[in-house]
Amino acid sequence: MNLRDLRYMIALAEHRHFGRAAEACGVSQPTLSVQLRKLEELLGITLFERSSKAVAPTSACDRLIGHVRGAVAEAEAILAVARDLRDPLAGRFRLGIIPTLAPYLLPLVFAPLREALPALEVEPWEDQTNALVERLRAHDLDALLLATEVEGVDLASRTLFAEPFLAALPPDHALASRDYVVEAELARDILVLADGHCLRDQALAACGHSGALGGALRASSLSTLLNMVAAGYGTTLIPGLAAGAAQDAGIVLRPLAAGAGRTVRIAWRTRFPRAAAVEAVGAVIAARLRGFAEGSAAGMTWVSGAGRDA
Amino acid sequence: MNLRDLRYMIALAEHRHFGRAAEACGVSQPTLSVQLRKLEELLGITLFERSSKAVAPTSACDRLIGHVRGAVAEAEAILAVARDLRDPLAGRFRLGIIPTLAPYLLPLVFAPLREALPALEVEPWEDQTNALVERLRAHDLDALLLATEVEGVDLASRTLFAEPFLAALPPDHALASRDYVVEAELARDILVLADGHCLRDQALAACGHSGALGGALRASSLSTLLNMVAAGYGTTLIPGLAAGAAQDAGIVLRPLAAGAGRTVRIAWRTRFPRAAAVEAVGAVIAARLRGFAEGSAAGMTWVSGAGRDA
DNA sequence: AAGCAACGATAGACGTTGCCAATCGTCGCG
DNA sequence: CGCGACGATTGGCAACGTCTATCGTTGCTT
Repeated sequence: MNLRDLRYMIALAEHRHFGRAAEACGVSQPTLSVQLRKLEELLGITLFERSSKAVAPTSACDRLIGHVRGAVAEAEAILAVARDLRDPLAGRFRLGIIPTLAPYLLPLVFAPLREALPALEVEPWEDQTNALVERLRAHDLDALLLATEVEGVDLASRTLFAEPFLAALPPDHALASRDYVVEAELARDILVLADGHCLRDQALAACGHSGALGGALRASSLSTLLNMVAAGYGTTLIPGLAAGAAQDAGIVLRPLAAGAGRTVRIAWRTRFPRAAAVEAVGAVIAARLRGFAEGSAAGMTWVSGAGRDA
Repeated sequence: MNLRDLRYMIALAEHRHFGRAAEACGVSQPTLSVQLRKLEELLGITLFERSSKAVAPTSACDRLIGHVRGAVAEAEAILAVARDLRDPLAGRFRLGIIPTLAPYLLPLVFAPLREALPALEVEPWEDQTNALVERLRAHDLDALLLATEVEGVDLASRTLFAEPFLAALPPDHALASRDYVVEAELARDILVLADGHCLRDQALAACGHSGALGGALRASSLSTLLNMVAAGYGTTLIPGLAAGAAQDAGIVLRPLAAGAGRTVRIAWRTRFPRAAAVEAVGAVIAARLRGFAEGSAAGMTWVSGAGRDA
């Protein structure tokens, strides 16, 4: 059975005239005649009672026409929906973001994304790197914002911006009076996030820490970490975009001497068909962060500017 | 777009494997591969993300698959309904019957019809001959039970049985003492039905009446006519099948000398596709009436038997 | 009564489509 | 590095849909 034949059937039921129905379908009268006879043979029933005077649908035709219209309507719907889905810059876009980035980056880029890609419904999903990569591979997410490289030929990524780390100190800390802090100086009393956060490993690596922290507390979120530093429990490294939140918590921030930092990138499946959407989202984020990146080697731009010029 | 391609799409969405999906569809893997690519090109969107490891439906595919399943389901429904409609001896059968026949014939044939044609839903429609023929030509009815011939090459008919007329007399009427009544003797005080009833013309013709009845009353139904005769207003001719009702009304019935009567036939459109149903209905009715027809020339069978042996 | 017009059915030719078997290219694994 | 699994590609073939031209029937008109 063919959708075309069903359209012929509908046309004939409406026009009750082979010639005019054929014209409405854009085919010749013999074509419609032959195809309709085939359909009747396939179904094993007579759909139309032909006479020299008029063509009339049989009761069987009346019983079937509803389903026939339904099938054709669904086919039309498929085409219509497909037309809407054709734009890769439209529709849902599930974007995974790591927890140390999401609360500080999203407020910055939400408005620009809405403006540049109004048809794209960006749905953020916050989780740690490993979980995000897993969900990306499982097609549960369309792209990720990470601070690490991705592994495997099935995944690809593009750098969006470089984000320097800053030393986060209690106001009364010995290092708080310095203009710059050497990364290794933080190793003694550094506080870090729980396992699984990429920022934990990167912070430890930046300050040359062995990784064996003994009984040191591991914060479950950057927000917790900041409050602990503010309370004088120790120091930490925070990503530049969190500078605003840190300052609000009453923490002293200082640039790092060696310019330690991380690279934020957008990652996606190599075969993902909506590469254009990934590219567009990445471009918007990179453009939004370009101002922050200038002169960021020194880190001062981030300390004074991040989260303040929106 | 083709229903076949939509089935391929569903299979691939379910199996997530070209080879197995193709096997499920009964085609080779290249066939499914090519057809699916064509479908994607037609829709302008990628439906499946292929990798060496796995095949995954895209979000666009997820959005479309509902409509796709809907279209295929409607197609299946068409086939299923058509299968039920294939039997010409099943389904609605709209049967027009004239008012002087319906009340007396239907009770006789309803049970036999249900028994012989259990799947046929016979829907009686009572009206006068002209209206019935009009509705038959308009495809509002499937067949008619008439007492007249039908005209036109578009219609055909078959004789079912011969039905004699009987003289209906008030018990105290002068003719009531006779064994037989000569038709012409009724002309003097005959009562007839209203215009449009074929029985009216046939009764008048049988007794040689001119047709100009002056102020004579014209009954709107045979039942009314019988009550009028019973009340002594005059005489009439009734069809044999109404004998039971007439006797119940206290009317004296007498056979007619010349054996006047009418022929009941079933009529249908020449091109009507369910000729088998017409034939079957006609056969059941003819068989049921066969007993009544024997020896009906004299008319006595009908007087004593009609409506009594059911 | 004969010719004509309208209509659906039929026939033959042609281009397209769907299909299969065979093969290729890629990727992952031992 | 070879092998196996998998999807993509190719070439040939048969079936299908479509066209133009024509036929047969029917109803109307002259």
